Amino acid sequence: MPEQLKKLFPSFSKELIQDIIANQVIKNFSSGEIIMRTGEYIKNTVLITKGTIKVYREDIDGGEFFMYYLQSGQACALSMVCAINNEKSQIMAKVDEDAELIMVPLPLMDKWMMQHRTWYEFVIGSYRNRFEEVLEVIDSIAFRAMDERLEFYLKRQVEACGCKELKLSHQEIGSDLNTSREVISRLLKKMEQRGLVKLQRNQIEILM
Amino acid sequence: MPEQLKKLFPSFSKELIQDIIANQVIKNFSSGEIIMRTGEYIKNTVLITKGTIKVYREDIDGGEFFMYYLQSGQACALSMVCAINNEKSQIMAKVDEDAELIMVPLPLMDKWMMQHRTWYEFVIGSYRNRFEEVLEVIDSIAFRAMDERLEFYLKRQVEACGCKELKLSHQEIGSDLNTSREVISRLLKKMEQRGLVKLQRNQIEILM
DNA sequence: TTTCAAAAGTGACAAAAGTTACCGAACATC
DNA sequence: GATGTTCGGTAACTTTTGTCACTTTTGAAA
Repeated sequence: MPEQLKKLFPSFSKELIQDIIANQVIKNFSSGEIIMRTGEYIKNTVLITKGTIKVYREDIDGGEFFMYYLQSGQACALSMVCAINNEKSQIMAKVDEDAELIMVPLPLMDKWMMQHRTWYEFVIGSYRNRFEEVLEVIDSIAFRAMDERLEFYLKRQVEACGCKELKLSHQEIGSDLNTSREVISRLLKKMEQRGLVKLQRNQIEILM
Repeated sequence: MPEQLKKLFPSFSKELIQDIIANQVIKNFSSGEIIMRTGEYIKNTVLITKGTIKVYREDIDGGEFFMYYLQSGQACALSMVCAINNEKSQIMAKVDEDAELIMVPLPLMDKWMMQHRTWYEFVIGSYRNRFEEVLEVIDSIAFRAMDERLEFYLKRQVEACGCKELKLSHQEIGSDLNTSREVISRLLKKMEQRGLVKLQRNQIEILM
């Protein structure tokens, strides 16, 4: 167990890992489950040890907008900072691939900031990385048209799953980008004609 | 000076304020000046003591997208977190109303995180607030059409300047929202017809 | 094999946003 | 007061995106 944690979170000190193991609560979730809803109180900081999680921003009238993936070795940045003031979640998090999470209770998370330099650096680093990722998302929607946004989206999916065959329906992509299936179909067809992708049912092969 | 700081940053402890005063470098900027460019190295954490600053995300091909205001009593969240790892700036910051800034050198900023609980809480709080503001910006561009985005933009301007007469040209609004002047003129006219604003040259009176 | 549902293709149209081009009003300054 | 500049108004048009309606394809289950 300590070796496993050390592998996933190589920057953590021995003492921090011991503290985590002594206090951890591990939870398992399977694909499709929602682990955090918009407006819910955050009671834990979440470390991901297995699987992938998709993080969304939700609209009042039902829209979902995909922001970023969380993967093993990462943490939910928002849960770390909101945690301190007992804030409500501003995001919705859905399990993509079956996931295993370490739940760190708030007061501990706060205490460790002062006790463990490596935890402090991890938290600050997570926050910065996430902020930067969100800024890139802003770029894509503020400066780019739907065709480029789709390309950006597909590239991130490839990065996240580590493979070039994406198991995604046009409908799913449409809701992630907050547009309609028809628009995605149209744009994907054009991309296929340009030789950038190969389309099959429920699968998109990325040739870029 | 200590009283002034105490007023602007009421949460800061006496010791922290003393530390700030002992180490501060104050800089003044006038309207229109750019205090930070995209890609520049961040060497200081910035506290705002006077004036207002507009923070932008920049596009490769020259576009600017307005994200949020920084005002007296606030700090540049990104400069605080990027600072630690000697990162490049991801944003561009332009002075709106003449500003006075306290520049805190990086190493100090980092040291204070451990020494001063009130500094630690201020930094984390700034970061959370800014993240939440950016999420709202994402909402507006991901879920809303230009007319609603314009309303959202105007409301934030009113909040920032504290008055209902905005000194803004249509051109300026257009570039802040990364659209054209014509589109803004068109939408503002419609808003005027609905009785939401009153238009004059270089001024928009908000009636909402 | 038949049946059904989900996924994808597509044409036609509507609405929103971007572009071009030109005009006139307001303001500064010489 | 003449002149030039910035700002704003607006019509006409194009492109992009969203929507509707309907069909075909594909895979899974009965």
